[in-house]
Amino acid sequence: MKKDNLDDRKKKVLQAIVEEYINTAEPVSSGAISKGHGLDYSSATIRNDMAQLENIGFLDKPHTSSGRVPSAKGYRYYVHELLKEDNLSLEEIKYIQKKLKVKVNEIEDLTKAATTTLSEITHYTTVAVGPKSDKQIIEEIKFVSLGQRMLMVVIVTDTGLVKETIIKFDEDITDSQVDTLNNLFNTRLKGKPLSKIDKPMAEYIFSEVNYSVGIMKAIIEQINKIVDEEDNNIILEGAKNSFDLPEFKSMKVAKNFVNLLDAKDEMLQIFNSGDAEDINVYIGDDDDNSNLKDFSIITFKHTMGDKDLGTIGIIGPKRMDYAKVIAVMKYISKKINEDNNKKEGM
Amino acid sequence: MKKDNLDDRKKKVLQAIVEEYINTAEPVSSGAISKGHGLDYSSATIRNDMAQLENIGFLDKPHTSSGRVPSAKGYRYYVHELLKEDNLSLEEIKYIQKKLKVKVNEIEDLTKAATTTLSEITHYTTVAVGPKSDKQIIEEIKFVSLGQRMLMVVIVTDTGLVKETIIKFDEDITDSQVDTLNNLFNTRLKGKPLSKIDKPMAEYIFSEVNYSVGIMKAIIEQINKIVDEEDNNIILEGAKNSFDLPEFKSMKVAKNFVNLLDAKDEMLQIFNSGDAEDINVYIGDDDDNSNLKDFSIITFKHTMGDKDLGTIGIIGPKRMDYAKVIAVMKYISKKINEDNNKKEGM
DNA sequence: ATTTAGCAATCGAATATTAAGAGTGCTAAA
DNA sequence: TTTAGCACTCTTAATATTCGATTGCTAAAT
Repeated sequence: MKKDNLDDRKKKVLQAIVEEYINTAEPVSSGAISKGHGLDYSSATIRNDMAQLENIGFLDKPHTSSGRVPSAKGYRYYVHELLKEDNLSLEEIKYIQKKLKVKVNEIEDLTKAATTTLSEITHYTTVAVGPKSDKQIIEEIKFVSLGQRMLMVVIVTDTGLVKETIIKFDEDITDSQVDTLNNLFNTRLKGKPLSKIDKPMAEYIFSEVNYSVGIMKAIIEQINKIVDEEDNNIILEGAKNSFDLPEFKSMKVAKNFVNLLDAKDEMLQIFNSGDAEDINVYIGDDDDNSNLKDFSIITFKHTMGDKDLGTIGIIGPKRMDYAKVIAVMKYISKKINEDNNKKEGM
Repeated sequence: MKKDNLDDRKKKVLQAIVEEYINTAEPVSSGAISKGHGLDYSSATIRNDMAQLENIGFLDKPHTSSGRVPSAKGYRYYVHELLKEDNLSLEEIKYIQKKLKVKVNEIEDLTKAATTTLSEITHYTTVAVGPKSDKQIIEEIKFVSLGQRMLMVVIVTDTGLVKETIIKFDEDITDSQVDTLNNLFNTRLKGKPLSKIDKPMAEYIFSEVNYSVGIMKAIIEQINKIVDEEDNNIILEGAKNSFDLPEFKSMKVAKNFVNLLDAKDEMLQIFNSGDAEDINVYIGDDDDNSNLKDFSIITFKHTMGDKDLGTIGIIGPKRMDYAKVIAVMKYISKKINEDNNKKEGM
């Protein structure tokens, strides 16, 4: 494609505009970037470049006589081709290290700590979603009786996830029944992905015993609920920070934002689609009509060895401080994965 | 107090103004309520009453030449003295009944269902908080080992609460140690309030055995975390609905709202302070500077017999449809408590 | 004594007018 | 290829003007 052949100065101009706009949230004029940002030309020269950058769709003009604003395409080019890595300050590094030094009992603890820290440092809203249930291998299923008519089911997976739920019955359940449940479910499901615990599988397991319909139904229902919840669980952090951004002065944007946070499906889809081993950047489409159009999302996968432990991400305005966010993410990502692998090696 | 001696017409005028304002969100003029709302006077007469109602602080004037708006004091008088109960429609009753017919395994299930339903019917944001830990009696503490170095603690309370957490150790823990833990904690804590599980108590218990410091510390930490989480747990439902309200056009109000939702302490304080056996209404103070000032909160306690199962409430603009909200709450409250008592009787 | 009609006065909100200024695009010169 | 110069565009802010809703008060009516 022609448009990718930006000459050196045009690249600098685009970069300067994006960075200036990230800082000020105001349209950028030719004069504002004719000096500085590694440029030293007259505003007329810059103007020419800007016109061409607009032609090929990297810039937009809010109105005929005001400065330029990066288009979604412009942001994408900036992120993928022009972004120069930011360095974290020593304080930031110290802070992250401190916050991540949590005692990890469940994988959620670490995820939570990372999410909170990310939000605190960037001041954007952060989100974490767990690994999909088909990526998690069951290590153990344990039925524990809590009194005659109450049972707790605990499922432990290879990702360190421990999920449990309570089941109540209208009739008594005996210790030997509990033992049988433990045997049955473990032999059938250990080593299988979590998503395999579905209704058909449970019915199949129950076909081998003849418990009352009430008991079976209650167990199947609750176990399915675990899997379901696991696939739809989203952790949100620092949503209120976003309301300080200038773009939130527009009620439309604010509303899109709360709608976005509420649209779990849309969110899950984005969060589950990124590459592992990399920072993924989604930039809202200018002429999209979804809730996403005003926002960008940056995510990374959190892994242990080659196991997917879920995705952590950030939601902010398209005018986001990409350099900073990506730098923080890279650092946190590295740190987490280091910790995980140390732990694994023990 | 003099001001409480409103003559009949003034009461009607105040009521009409509040109701009109609830509907329209616009200042109410004398003309708008001179006919209807059980009134039939000239606007001049109403005007006189309005002036007096303003004098005694029940009404405010946004500016000299526009209609009146209820003050916080006016709302309070309206709610406590003038409110006429609303009736639910048959559909609403049917809907609530359907939604509350959930299988309750944990008390949270019912609370969640009630909270969601309340939000769906009123379109306001709803909140639920559990009973404080000092109101919950421990029925059982159970340690369950999940592999050599992982333990799960389950605490069951008289409110139907089942809380659990995972503890990981750096060293092995034996079956007999687990048995001892079970005995020790149960004999010491069964029948005691949940809040009694604090650091001193745990340390006292541990003084009777000599487990490694690592094990003891891990257990104490995690158990305390359960209690702590229980006291700070807030369920939020339908927050995004609020963004459709006209008052949210003001960015200041919107920001106060997200801040309020984030200020868990402030929230918990209000939610934990209401009377049992009643619907409690808090109306934000006009000249308060807290996040609350633009909002009202209506709560009720959710009980089983005389046990407090927590508080469910609604947060909305001061211009809230009190009649509707209170009617729905009363119905849901009655329904829940019926169900609970039926269950208890079984 | 209460209520109401009538009316001047007030003030906000909407609309129009103007002025100022920021920024562009283009042309012609450097 | 770059730049100075300048006319043109369009936004924003400031100012003025109009319009109408609503009030408060007074004097008349009930």
